[in-house]
Amino acid sequence: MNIGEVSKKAGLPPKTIRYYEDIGLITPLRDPNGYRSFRDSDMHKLAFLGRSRALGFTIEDCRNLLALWDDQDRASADVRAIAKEHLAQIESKIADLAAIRDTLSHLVRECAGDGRPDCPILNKLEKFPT
Amino acid sequence: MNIGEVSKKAGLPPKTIRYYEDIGLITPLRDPNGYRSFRDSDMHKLAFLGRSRALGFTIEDCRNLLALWDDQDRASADVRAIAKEHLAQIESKIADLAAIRDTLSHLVRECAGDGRPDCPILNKLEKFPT
DNA sequence: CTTGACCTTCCATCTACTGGAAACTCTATC
DNA sequence: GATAGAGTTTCCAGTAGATGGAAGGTCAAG
Repeated sequence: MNIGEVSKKAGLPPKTIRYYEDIGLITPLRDPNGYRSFRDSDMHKLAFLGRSRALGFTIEDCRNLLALWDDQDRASADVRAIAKEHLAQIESKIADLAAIRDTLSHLVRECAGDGRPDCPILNKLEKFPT
Repeated sequence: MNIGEVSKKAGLPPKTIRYYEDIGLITPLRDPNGYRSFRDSDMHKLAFLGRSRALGFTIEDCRNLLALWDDQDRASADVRAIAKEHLAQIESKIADLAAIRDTLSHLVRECAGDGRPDCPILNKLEKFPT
């Protein structure tokens, strides 16, 4: 399989696939003409990576998950630990964003949004402690 | 005021302050020895930037907000538009993250997390459509 | 034989900083 | 006056995770 076909099947841009090879996540074969030749196993890895990335795992997490996936003797505890840690980070990010959202929506509601210069948003940014 | 003092007062690392000068957000004066010399107005801009960044505005948003802040004839509608757009992005990001959180917490709950290799998390990453 | 789609590598760019090296300045102390 | 230490300067490189584009090789169709 050439990169274009894999790209369609895995749902990842060719650029991204080449990048994943660069950083050693996959190692496709090469045809005599220099084209990358992807095995089914490469395809599966890429699909796995796509899903992991879609869940927000970092590349390094993906690398570890991929290694665990390959390892028939893995302990599910190891996988779970990565996911749990990631989940905690997601939750903390959500909390941060929710706080920002609350502040912002309050300010947006307060601002007249007309032609006059008075603006509670700028006032807040100007005066309040961080 | 030297950079160290401003750094403390504005709550931004010196590196960040130099960076903000680099990209033209502030233009402090220079003392004869080459040291940056920050006026009160620079300080206020930096504090403003710190707060805007803390609310997650991009640097370009900050640049625009700063310009509006400086403009006595601004229309609050312009400020509000920036904030509203940003709010929409925050909300969409929260929604994305919440979906991820739901998926992940479900998987983490399902996974035994013991020494055995069976793992619903890996199964999901392996099989399911993105 | 040419056209166009596909593939290759390499280098640059993006966001918003951050780290570190080498060198200069200032202040305090001896 | 020497020196130590803190503060400052510039410059270069690196982070995450790609993405864009240029210059060129390859392949299949007509």
